[in-house]
Amino acid sequence: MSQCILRIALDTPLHAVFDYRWACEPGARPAPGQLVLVPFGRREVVGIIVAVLDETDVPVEKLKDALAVRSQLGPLSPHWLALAGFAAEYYQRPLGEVALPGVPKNLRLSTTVALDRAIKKLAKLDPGHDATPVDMPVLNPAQQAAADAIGSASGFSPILLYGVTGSGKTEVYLQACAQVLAREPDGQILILVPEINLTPQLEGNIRARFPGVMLATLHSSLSEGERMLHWLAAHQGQARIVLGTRLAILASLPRLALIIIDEEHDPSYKQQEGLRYSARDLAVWRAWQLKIPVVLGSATPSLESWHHAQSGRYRKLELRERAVQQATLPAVKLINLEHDKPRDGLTAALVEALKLRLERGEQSLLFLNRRGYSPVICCDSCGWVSDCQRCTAFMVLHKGEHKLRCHHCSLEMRIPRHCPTCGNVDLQPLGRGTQRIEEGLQLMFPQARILRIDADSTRRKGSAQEAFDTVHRGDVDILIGTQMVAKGHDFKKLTLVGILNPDTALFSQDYRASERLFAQLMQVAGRAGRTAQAEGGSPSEVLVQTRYPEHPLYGAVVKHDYDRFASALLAERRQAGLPPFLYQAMLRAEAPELAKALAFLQAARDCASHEGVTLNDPIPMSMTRVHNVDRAQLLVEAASRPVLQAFLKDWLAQLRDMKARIKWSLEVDPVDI
DNA sequence: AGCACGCCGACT
DNA sequence: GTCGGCGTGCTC
Repeated sequence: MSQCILRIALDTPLHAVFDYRWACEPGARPAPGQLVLVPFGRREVVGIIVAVLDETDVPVEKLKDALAVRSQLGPLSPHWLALAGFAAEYYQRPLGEVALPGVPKNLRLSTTVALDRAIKKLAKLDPGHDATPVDMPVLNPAQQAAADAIGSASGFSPILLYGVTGSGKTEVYLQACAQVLAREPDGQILILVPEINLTPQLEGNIRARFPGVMLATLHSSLSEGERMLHWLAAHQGQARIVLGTRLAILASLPRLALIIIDEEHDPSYKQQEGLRYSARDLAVWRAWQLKIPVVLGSATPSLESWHHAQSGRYRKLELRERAVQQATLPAVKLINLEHDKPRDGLTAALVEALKLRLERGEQSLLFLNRRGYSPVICCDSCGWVSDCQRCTAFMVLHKGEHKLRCHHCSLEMRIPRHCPTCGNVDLQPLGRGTQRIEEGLQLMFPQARILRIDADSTRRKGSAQEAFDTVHRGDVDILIGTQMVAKGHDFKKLTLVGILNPDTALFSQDYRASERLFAQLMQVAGRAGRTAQAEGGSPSEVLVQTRYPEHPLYGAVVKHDYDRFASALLAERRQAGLPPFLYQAMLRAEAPELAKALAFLQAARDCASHEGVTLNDPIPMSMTRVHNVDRAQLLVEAASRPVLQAFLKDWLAQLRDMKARIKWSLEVDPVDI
């Protein structure tokens, strides 16, 4: 028996791959991409073979034998390995840390019973190769043109599907899918959505449309058994359609023919901890690598995608009309808070509009992106405010639970009876959250059925779905909610949207805040008027309460004019030298003492040799302290992506060698600055 | 990241 | 006398 060397990626923060001996005949070597069980330190772990070699530089006394190759499972494809390799390099993380977490836990056990059982179960399932769609609705001309363009695209074709809310993008996806499934008998389609729980309809729509096709979902709330089965169905090519959240971009899809990213601008495509990847960017790379089309759908595209569409790198397809006949975009009106002084957070104009909806039996939605009763309480006589002991933040008043709670570290305390510093008993809630608005509404409209939907009201599993069902049944007159209510839902009887206090985002330090605000406003505004205006029904309206009605952002919202807004923002970004005209990375450090974090960043800055790269001064993060750790950051910028990449590679190797006893991390293409 | 070894403090 | 705190060292 001869032997070979298996080079294996393991899920460890160490920036290395590991070599193992494996006894096998030369003709029967394992393939790269296969999973393998190996001893690692004092435990056994599953890794991925990245290369099979004849020899290694690792000293013999260190080499161990691999324990078992998972040969019942076909290898991950070279394309998949290249994708993981690209992501690892681009985001400056070890390969194993990119490649392995996406593999179901059951596949990474030392035992193989779960795998064998899943393979057996899947073999019995009818793969269903009848891709004939049923009940295809007739598309309007713009939708049909878009569906045909996507369905007939070949080679690497990035397509921006720019369609107003309610323009029927989903139907375009489905009909494009039908074309691709028909044309490529084994082809697979990957559909990414921001949060699977917010689009329960989509899964149902796909299943109803393609009853003869296997659909697999991939998202974080699957059970381990389901995850195993679905991952395997994708890996073995049986699942022709895979619907998932950002983590699905790393699924094994050997016959991938089309990628669709719905709501491509959505921030949840960016992973915000661990490997901070952008599923949207990886999707485009994956499509480029496989020479297949990728569709980026949005009513408010990210500026990056918009820029690519303007420059011709992406093809732009437009849907300017709402799909449902006579469903028109809602009229957006700005209410000047200086002239119409609000009572209980609501202006007279908004109260009138609510009254009208109540009289007509129509639904209203109030949007306020701030949960709790009030964001802070304060003492009138000495100026004490409810600071969190552990964070640079206020403790939020949650009146129903008689608690103050920090939304960043979850610290809770009972509401103090009197001021902790001066003893004054008159502590005032300052500002309004959803609970306080709800309370005011109940007093104002005692007969109305009012429902609040936010992270607090939907803590219990399944309660969010229940709440939305209540709205869909029509058992709610006024809905009040945070961004949870802004996405995806089609509320048939909704004719009024009130937006309560969007102004804070206008003057944020983060230059992306206005882009996000615009997207959010368009999205929540799009909840209204999605169905044909019923006879005698009110025209759909969106009322925005603002202190700055002259602000150009609101002007663009009123006109539903994303084009102009985006072009103006892009011009500003170009002038200011900001992304997408510049590439960034953020080095962050955290320590019990701010000075330690800053000192580390300064040392990192000093040891950098930078040509074509700008290293800014280390600064404390805007929310400096969270849960008793201070955080600071250092922004790195470059005009060229390859230059930045090359710099980061060297720099991070140096930083790792410093062996600083401090927690630090790097984010490439940071979103929160 | 795990996981073990190792060397000091307060409990049955 | 031991249980257990977390510093530090290693993983082919």
